[in-house]
Amino acid sequence: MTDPFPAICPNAYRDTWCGQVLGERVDSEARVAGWVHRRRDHGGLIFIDLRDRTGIVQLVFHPDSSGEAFELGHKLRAEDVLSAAGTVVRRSEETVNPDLATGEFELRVAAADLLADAETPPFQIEGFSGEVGEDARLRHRYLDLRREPMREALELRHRVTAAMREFLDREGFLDVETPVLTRSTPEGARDFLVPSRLQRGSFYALPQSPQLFKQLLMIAGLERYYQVARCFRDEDLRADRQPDFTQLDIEMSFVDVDDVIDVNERLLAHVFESVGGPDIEAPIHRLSYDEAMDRFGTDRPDLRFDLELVDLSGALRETEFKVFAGAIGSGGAVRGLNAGRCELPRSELDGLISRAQELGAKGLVWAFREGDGWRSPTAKFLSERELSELNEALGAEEGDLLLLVADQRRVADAVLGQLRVDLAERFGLIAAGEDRLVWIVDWPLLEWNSDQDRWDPLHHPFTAPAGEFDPERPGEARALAYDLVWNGQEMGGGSIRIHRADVQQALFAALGIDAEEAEARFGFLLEALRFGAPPHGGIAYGLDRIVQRLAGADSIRDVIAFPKTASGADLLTGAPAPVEEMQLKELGVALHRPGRAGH
RNA sequence: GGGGGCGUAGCUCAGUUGGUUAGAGCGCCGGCCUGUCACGCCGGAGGUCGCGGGUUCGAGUCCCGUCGCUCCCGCCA
Repeated sequence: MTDPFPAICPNAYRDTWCGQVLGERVDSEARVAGWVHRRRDHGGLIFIDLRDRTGIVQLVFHPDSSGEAFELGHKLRAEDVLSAAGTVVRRSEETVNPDLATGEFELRVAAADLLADAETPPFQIEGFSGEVGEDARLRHRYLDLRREPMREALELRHRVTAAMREFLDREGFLDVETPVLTRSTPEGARDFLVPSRLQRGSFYALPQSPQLFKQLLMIAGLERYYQVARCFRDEDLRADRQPDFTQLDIEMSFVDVDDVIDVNERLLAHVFESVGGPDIEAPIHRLSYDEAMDRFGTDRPDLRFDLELVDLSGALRETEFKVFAGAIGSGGAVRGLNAGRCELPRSELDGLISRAQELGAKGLVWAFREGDGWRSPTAKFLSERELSELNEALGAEEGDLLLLVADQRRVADAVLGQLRVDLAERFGLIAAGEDRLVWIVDWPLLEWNSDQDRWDPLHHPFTAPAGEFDPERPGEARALAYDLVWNGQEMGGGSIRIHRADVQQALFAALGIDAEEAEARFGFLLEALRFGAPPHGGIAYGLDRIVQRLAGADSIRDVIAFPKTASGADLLTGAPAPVEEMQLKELGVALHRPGRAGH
């Protein structure tokens, strides 16, 4: 825990923290420094709330005891920077402010020094109803960060990383920095590129993660590595995605899946205990990928509520309803969800259909159980026997809302998996303060990419297969991979890595990367693997997301000191910004100006 | 790349069916005020209704375009 009152190094500015003016200091002299939080000027008596990182203290300017400072007191304005010296006094009983930590005391000012005056802030730092727009906050982030909730978020973030470092240090992990200017490995996300001046026409890439470097550190024999690493991905932003973000990156040698999970459960328990997160009941529940998909339609299920998915293809195997028969006949499935007893107006049902279509479904069948059948536009296309079997399969009781999607299995799963979450929020099924963590394990190693007509890794191409990899049956291979999912949000993921060059080469081949291309792109890794690589594996956490969740914030922007907007702009500095022609010339980069192509 | 929401004073917002001089709270400025603590009272200043175009006798309001912020889909191995 961060000491709220670190040693202050007394000097001409101050010898006491604002939040610290407490009982034992009564009748003694104190000097504080900070920002004018609020002023209450009564003419003949002036109260100033002075704020520093530790809190607020009331200064009293009195015409008899404050001397020249009394005149200064009249001139003080919000956010002026002030150093004030005087006597700590206990307030009379009727003037105590119970809402203020220092509210039983105040500083009777004898002398004060205006260190800097402040322009009127563009928004009030604190103490008015209503939320300031985020763009105004970001444009003047240094003012926004003066607000208590923001300061607390950054303090929490610090405590989280401090607890992580404390645990990992104790367990023998070495903090090693890896390069930020590195090599593009064009798999996965789009890279941020940095042109090289010394080698014109060549580019560095900013790392999407330190993945290959941490593997090289294991090959180097470092055994246990961690890093609080900045990572970069040039993709569109979301409430939980920034183009530069922070991972807690961990790697260990001579370990299997259970070893990595064990150390991580102890890490999480330590961090949560240190900062006041949820209690970790080790072992954290594990779900196989297949079971997660079957029951929740997603590889990151939110386990705080039920609403499990059901496969209805069996009940509909002989149906004559074309929508269902067509999906089943072409290798797809009919999947369903019992949303429970509820009354939804037609407009909301239509909204569910739109949402399903947005998520990729061709349509959505809704129904309310009524007697042995359904009240639904679709009921007339289904036989009595089918309706009864569907009700049975869905566990439907009178009045329950049933949602069905017929499509390729992965589409139906994705749609219902998301509707499940939407409905839980809509119906308030998530108990406040509840937390559910789960490891998703036994992942497929590869998935078929029908657009590109090839196999893609589900995690990354360095993930170790469980057992021998059979190139003849790539779709059946399982991965030694694990994701940590917290309330439906992916918080981290990792795997045991391939540590043999021949296996790595076989995997590249299965991914359609031939030996020549593999050598060109990953030759340094293959070569390193040939020099004796220990079995190794690790994990990476999304630090911003973890802190967001612990802070109860709506967006990771609220736990990042200087975040970017949804269009990737930094409103404070104005990045990204045009650069001088000269800079581009030095880099050998030609700027393509839209509309002037060819000139 | 696509869809939704928002854009009016420094901040948060209201603004009716298109109708006279665009409002409120907070903040700001001036005055008064010796126990306040979101101090109080009196007075005042402050507007390119995001920007551009259009419809109309008349546009904050309707239409088209555009920019910004935001949420979602795609994307994010």
